[in-house]
Parts: sequence; structure tokens; C-alpha cells
Amino acid sequence: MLEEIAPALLEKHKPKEKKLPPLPHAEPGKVVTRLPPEPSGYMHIGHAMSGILNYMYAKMYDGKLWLRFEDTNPRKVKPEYYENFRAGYRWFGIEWDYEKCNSEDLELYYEYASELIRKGFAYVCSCSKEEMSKGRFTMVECVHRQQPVEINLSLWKEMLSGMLEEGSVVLRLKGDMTNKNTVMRDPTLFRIIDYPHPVVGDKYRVWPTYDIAAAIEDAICGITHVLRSSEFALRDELQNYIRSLLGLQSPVFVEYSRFEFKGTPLAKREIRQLIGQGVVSRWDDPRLATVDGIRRRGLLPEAIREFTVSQTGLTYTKRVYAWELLYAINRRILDPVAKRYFFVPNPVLIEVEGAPAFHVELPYHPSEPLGKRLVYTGNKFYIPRKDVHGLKEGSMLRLKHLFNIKVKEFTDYMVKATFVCKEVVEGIPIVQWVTEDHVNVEVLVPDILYLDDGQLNPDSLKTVYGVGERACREIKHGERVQFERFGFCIRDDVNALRFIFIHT
RNA sequence: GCUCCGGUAGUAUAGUCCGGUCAAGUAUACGGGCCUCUCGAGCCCGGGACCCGGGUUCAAAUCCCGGCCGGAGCACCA
Repeated sequence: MLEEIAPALLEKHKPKEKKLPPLPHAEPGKVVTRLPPEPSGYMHIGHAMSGILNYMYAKMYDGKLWLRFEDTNPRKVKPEYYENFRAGYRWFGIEWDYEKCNSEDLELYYEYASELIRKGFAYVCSCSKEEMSKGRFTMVECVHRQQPVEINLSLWKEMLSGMLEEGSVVLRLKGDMTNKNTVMRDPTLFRIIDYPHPVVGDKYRVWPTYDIAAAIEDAICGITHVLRSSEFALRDELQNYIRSLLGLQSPVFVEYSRFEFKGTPLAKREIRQLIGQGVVSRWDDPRLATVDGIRRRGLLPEAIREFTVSQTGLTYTKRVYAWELLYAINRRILDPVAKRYFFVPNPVLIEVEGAPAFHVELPYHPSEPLGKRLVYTGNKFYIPRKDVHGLKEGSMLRLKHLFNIKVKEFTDYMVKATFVCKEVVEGIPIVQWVTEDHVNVEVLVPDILYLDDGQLNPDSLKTVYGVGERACREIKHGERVQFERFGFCIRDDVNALRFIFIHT
């Protein structure tokens, strides 16, 4: 639509697209990437940025994208999170070609498991957790490792048939107990978990661990490139090894360090704790970087996409992003489309002697054709207290788009002035104003939760009260506007005129 | 503690693989100016960095060694 009527306009506001660096060993049309969320918590900006990278690369190479829920721990996954991730990815404009849950493939994992056992690559181990951990630490093999295949096979059958209790045994890979990479030291492949699963119920009780499930899934989904954060780097060797034993193809790995934002927790545990302590209200608190939080916060999905492409590098270096970098992009996208309104924080009444009544048309935007609204004025106005502080007796002030006044006398709560003239006079302060026909407006101003010293920010959420022009009532819930000389804000409530401050 | 990995301006990055064109590019933040009936946007200008120490070399941000600092992993989590 916009492309047709005003291509030049679109071009003007189109952010300069910075290209993603090329993907190693990528062939156009053949790239397959994946979104691998664990549905055990709410989606946050880190998942989103990772998802954006996978999506952008699939698109860049005309490839395909999988959404694959890594839900092989029934004790951790919860039904509501599946949809939270789907909705979150959609909000960012991430489109996937295929979708599945790892929990649907248990039978398949079992087949691969028995293949590993038959070939002597895996064994059932009944060591306690402590023994196992000690053995791996000291690099010594346990007695079960030498069990004959037949015994492993029958124990495996017992595991599957429900004869063995949760925690009693585990299927382990015969890895390399002396490998420097500790994950190679006979890791657990399958364990028993007696707990109903949100997708498959209580049909299964033997569940694969992450490495075996991911190793198999990445191969059978035909994933060519795994883009993931660096905490998985040590798993590459293991997963490739498992695949080599099974005759499966391995993908190319591209790893990068986690995405963190200054003063903002992302870990589930930490956020849960903050909610528990009442520091933040809920998972969609605007101070949180959950997808629901940043959406309420007024940040645009396009801004986060652009940010991911332009400010992100595929590096291992630890980085903590400053929110300002994201705000700058968000502001650039928002500026040409956000309507301007007058909002007066901490209002002070001002009476203008001799002010003629006007009806003025105020433009919704200084340069873009976003329309106008009509305002009737009398001789009473509200202006920000902050601007009153700069006044002296006799100083001139311009009520924006209206007329100039001269201050006669003033206190912190009241200003008396006289009408001067309508014409613009150079060099006098210009302020936004609201007439007696106003509405009460409340703006929530979120800030980072943690200060640089790691302490909780006592001012992480402030509320600014003020008055807005009547037209504020037409702002829709979720609409982003700019309150002139105050900042960009998003309406946060269907009924109340409550807004959330986005950025200046 | 052990094992990996990394360290470019305030912040985030480009460049590092295949040493020279990097007296280091970009974005953001900052300072100055222009423009604007917003302290927003836009435009112009400016200051600002290769962790430290050795080595190799005609030449090192790039290669080697040591140190320091940071991150990740060391689960029957993913």
C-alpha cells in the first residue's frame, strides 16, 4: 500500500539494512536452521534475537526454518509456554516452515538407543549420581561399562517396560572417560522420569537427555546450520560423535555469546524471584526483557530485528548491550509514524489576560501527513511546572502553535500572564499546553532494574501524573505516540489513560 | 580447581582466518554548529579504541609466547 502511493517516503524512512555476515558452508536453497525453545518459561529477548538470526539466515539463503520444541524433560515443560513461544516468534515476524515437538519422537529415539546398545556403544548404568559424578571427575570407568550387550539390552527393556524405578538406572554412552571435554565422559543418554508430559501424557517414562535428542533431531530435520549461544559449544563434539555412531549427518555450528542487556535479568530463576519479592509485578512487567514485557514497553519488533542484524556479531566475546542502542533504532522507526500530542506533566495553571478565544488546528506531526485535530482555547491553560521554573517576571513564552504571552506574576502553582501576539517571535521558549478541557493522564516510566553496582534500582518504575489534551482519548490501546517535549509513549490500558514511557 | 573460549573508543560492532591499502570503518552516546513553532527528527563538524609485556618480520589489531582480565562448561537441565 505505502509502496504504491509513496515509494519515496518509504525509501526515506527505510533504515539502512546492514547485512548479516555470510554463513560458513552455506549453499543457497539448501540451508535449514531451527528455533529450539525449551517450553519451560516465558520467551525473552535473548530467545528472540537468536530466533531472528536463525530466521534471517534461512531467508538470506532461501532455506527452511524449523520450530522444534525441546521438551524432553516433562518436569520442566508447561503447556502455556509452547504458545508463548509461538506467539512471540510470530510477533517478531519470524515465520517457520515446519514445527514439531521432540516429545513426539520418543519411539524413534528408542530405536536409536537400542542400536547404540546392540553395537556396544551404550550401557545401562546403576551408579548413583554421586558415583557417576566422581567417576567422571576422576576419569575412571565404572563396572557397568563392561557389561555384556545382552545384559544392557535386557535392562533397557526393563527400563522401557516400567520395571525399574525413576533414578535407579540410566542409559549411558560409552564415550571417553579421559577426554578433556568433560561432556564426553560417558554422558547420560536416557533417564526414567515418572511425570506426565503436556504433549504425550504419561505414555512414556524413559526420556532422552538434551544431547541425544538434539543430535538425532538436528540430523533427521536436515538442519544444516546450528546457530546457538556459546554455552552449548562443548556439546558439539558429543552430538557429532553420537551422530557418527548412528551414521547421521552433522550440521555446521555457529556459536555466539549470550545476548544481555544492561541492568536487566533474563534468567528464569532471577525473574521469578523478583516477582516473588514484589519488585516487579508479573512476567509482562515493562522493566523485564520478556517478549511480553518489551511489547508492553512499546518497543517495535522491527527495531529488535534491525538491532539484531546491525549491532550483533557472531562473537564469543561477552557483551552487554546498552538499551540506548535499541532505543535509537526504535525512535528512528517510530518518529515518522507516531502522532504528536500535548501532555503536560506536573501541570501549573496559567491565566492569560486578554487572550482571545481561538480554535486552532494542531498538526499531529511536524512533517508527515498524519492529520490535525481542532482545539478550542480560552484564557486558562496548563503548562509544565518545569517550564515555570525558568520564568521571570516579564519573560515571554510561546504556547506552541498558539500565541505569545508575557508573565506578570507567578508562583509554583499559578501563573498570571498577558496576551502579547499571535506571530512567532524568535528566541523565546516554546511550550506545549493543555486547555481546561483536558483529561488526566498517567505515565509509567520504567528504567533498568539493576544499577551498575548490582543493587536494585529504587527508581526502576516511576509514575508521572499530568494532564493531556482532550484528543488523548482517541489514542488506542497499544498505540505509540509522542507527547511533545516529553517523549514517546504507548497506551497501556484500554480504559484508563495510562501510558508507558518508551524513550525520549 | 580443571577444560575450553574470548579481550578494538563510554557502549555495541567492522577488520583478525590469508600481516602491509588500518596513523583503524560504522552505529550509538558525547561536544560544537545548522535547521525546526518539541528538549523529538534531520543535516554538518569534532574528540574518542587495537588489554599488558616480550618475540617473529622490512612491516603486527592481525602470527608466536607469557601475563592480566572476562565468559562458558565440568547435571539422570536445556
